[in-house]
Amino acid sequence: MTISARVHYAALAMAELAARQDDIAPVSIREITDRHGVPGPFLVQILRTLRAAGLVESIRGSHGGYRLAADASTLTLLDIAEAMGCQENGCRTEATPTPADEMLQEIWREAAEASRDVLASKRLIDMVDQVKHGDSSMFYI
Amino acid sequence: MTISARVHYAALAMAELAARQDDIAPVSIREITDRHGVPGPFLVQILRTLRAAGLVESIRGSHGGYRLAADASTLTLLDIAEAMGCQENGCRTEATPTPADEMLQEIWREAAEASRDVLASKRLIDMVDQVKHGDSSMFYI
DNA sequence: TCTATACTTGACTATCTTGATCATGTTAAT
DNA sequence: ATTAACATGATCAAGATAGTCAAGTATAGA
Repeated sequence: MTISARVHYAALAMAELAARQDDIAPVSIREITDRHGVPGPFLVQILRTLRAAGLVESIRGSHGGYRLAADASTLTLLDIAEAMGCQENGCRTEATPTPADEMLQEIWREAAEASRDVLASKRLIDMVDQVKHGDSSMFYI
Repeated sequence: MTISARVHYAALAMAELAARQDDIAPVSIREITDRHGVPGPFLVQILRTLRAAGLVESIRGSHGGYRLAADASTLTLLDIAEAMGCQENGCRTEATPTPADEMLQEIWREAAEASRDVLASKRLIDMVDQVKHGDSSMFYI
């Protein structure tokens, strides 16, 4: 579970979409780049990935934009991280692993699982609530 | 806590040294590469790093080799991972983080901490015992 | 002292991943 | 028709990762 800028940006974008889940109009890329400092063309790529993973849906044309594909109460940071292709960081499996190799692999797996558990416990909706209550200027400038 | 091949190899080498902690003769690079499939010149580089971190000491000259610098009961996988420069995978801090940024950073930190805790709980000596009892042919061909 | 063994050091290379950017095409509202 | 906005594919620079190479230094033993 390596957290790259990609994942961080993806989480920000998803949080923004979650905060405006009940709006009629979808959220445009421009709006997201304005509020969070995500580079525009890069965000396009990220949203494409999220869309391919089925986490968001896009509305094309004028007044188009993005919208969550599922309810924010069912989505977690783990879903986002996995959608962005975060790989389990057990290192490459060898052709003929020794017992010591296998024991270590098991430990790396266990460590990765611990991270995953943390991310799986963070629901998108809770994050949005937390930020909104801490500072409501967050999502609406 | 991204686990690279470097860290995996480092852990194998440290386990080998731990298993032979009470031997009179130090362990040579050649012996480690023979037993585990670590590429020789690469292992040199890894041991250099472990030495710089103070985890092993080297004996030069004929019949030279490497030896643990501390007791295997005090060393954990976390010590090894950190010695090999595993970086905390909270992604780069931004100049002016928003509240949402900060909340996410805190979560990434929490996830990384969970991995660290797992690695910190794995003592080198326990790993050696485990492998030895499971299959004693491990460390001595 | 000579020699073989083994560590020391520093430089070097290929490949992959990450973090982007750009140009061009397509869709839909007005 | 025009315009706002997404869609797609190509491209690119920088850094990390995995691994190699060559030349030097130290020590044991004959």
